[in-house]
Amino acid sequence: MITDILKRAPLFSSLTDDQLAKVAAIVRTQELEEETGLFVQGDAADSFYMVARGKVKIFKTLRDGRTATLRHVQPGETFGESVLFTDEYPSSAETMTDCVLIKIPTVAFRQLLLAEPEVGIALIAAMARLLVLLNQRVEELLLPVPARLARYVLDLRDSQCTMTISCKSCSGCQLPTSKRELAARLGTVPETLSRTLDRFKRSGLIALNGSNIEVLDIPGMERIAQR
Amino acid sequence: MITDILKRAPLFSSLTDDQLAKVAAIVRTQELEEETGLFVQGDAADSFYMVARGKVKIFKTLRDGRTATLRHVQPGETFGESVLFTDEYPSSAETMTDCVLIKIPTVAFRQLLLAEPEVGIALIAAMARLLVLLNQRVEELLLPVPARLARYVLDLRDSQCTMTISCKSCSGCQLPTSKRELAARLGTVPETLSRTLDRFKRSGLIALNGSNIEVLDIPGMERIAQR
DNA sequence: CGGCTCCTTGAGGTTAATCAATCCTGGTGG
DNA sequence: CCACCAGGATTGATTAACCTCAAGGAGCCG
Repeated sequence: MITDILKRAPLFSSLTDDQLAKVAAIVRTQELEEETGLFVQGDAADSFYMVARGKVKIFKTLRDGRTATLRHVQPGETFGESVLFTDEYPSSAETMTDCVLIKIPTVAFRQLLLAEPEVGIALIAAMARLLVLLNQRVEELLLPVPARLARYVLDLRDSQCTMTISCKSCSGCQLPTSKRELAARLGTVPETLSRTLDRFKRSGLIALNGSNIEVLDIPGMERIAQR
Repeated sequence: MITDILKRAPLFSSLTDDQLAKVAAIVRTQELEEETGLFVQGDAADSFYMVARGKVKIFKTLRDGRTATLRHVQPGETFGESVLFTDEYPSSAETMTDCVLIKIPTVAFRQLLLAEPEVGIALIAAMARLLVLLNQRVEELLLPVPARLARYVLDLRDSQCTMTISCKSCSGCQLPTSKRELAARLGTVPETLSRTLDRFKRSGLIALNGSNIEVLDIPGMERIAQR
């Protein structure tokens, strides 16, 4: 049932069944495989999205071809809301894994906003969260790479630990797909990421095998996370 | 008249007189002098603001005392909307000049949102603009300092030229208050800013005296603005 | 004419990007 | 089963950007 999927998103979780049904009536689900482009910066925009399953990367392509990752969108989150009152996407999006997405057309959603103020309020709340998150991102980029990595790992740990109840062996967190992606997300290059992870490992801050990372010294990591 | 002031904000400019009156009924104006703290990160939040006159700085204080400027808020813009559904400010705010601010209590505004869906829609549009702007900010921080400065100056030129009709001598743009502030806004230090401005000047890209800057070679600046 | 603050200039050090090579690892075909 | 290959990940050496620290100006108000 689509409404069940919608309900998992903070954006929609506060809505009544009736309101959810109205949302469900205008959306369309989409299954996409890994590395599929959704839109590129400048494309005409007629929809925004929610991630039901998988992970999506939001990024900008700089003139010189390099790419700046703005955000990794997790299941339950939405992206592209900023085109609700614009006509083109300000950045590009691509799936990082196989995905199930909910596509929400802007025209129909705008009408819904007029009819159902609560939907608008939920959207405002969701956008407010995103603003806070982006503010953090700006702040982070002013920190040196080790601090950015430490923050990322600690956040990862938080989000994955609250999910699983087993917080006693709160050990394993999965790093994103490839380390190249992680480096991009942190605003650095794979070489530097590799060296920094190595330094952490040799300082006994973390244990690492493959893409599974375990934080051994939380206070130590927190210290590094603040410059 | 307060409604006249409100109307100057993109957030409110699309509203009917009736709706504006309802907004006006819940706000309060505030006059503040230069360098007045409005709130600090973590403060309990009960209002957001619009700048009627002056300039406000939004920033985060890092643990080590340094400060990361997130945004300079111009007249007509709002800030702090993200606390509408939160209870504490995620960053700090301080006036950069003498200011007239409109203070909008969150509780009353939330009620207004329910009664007047159009107000919510206007807010969503305003937040969407802000999201795009913050995305740009993240992108910018991945660029070297000269590119960030070039972008800043070009943007400044745009915004100030569209204001004044006199675009034939589109020369002078005023840099913000102090160069220290500008350096913070660009995510660098005054020394580097000084040197970079000097380099631009010696390359014939700009002319500079005091805080008045003139762009001499627009294509040249645009080239630098992309890496 | 001091004393202030702000800006600029210079020298040195640190961080992290770049370039180039090597090392894994998993998949493939012999 | 094993040699081989391709891609990503690591490591090393070099370079460039930018921060830091320290020392001059330049204006500004007493």
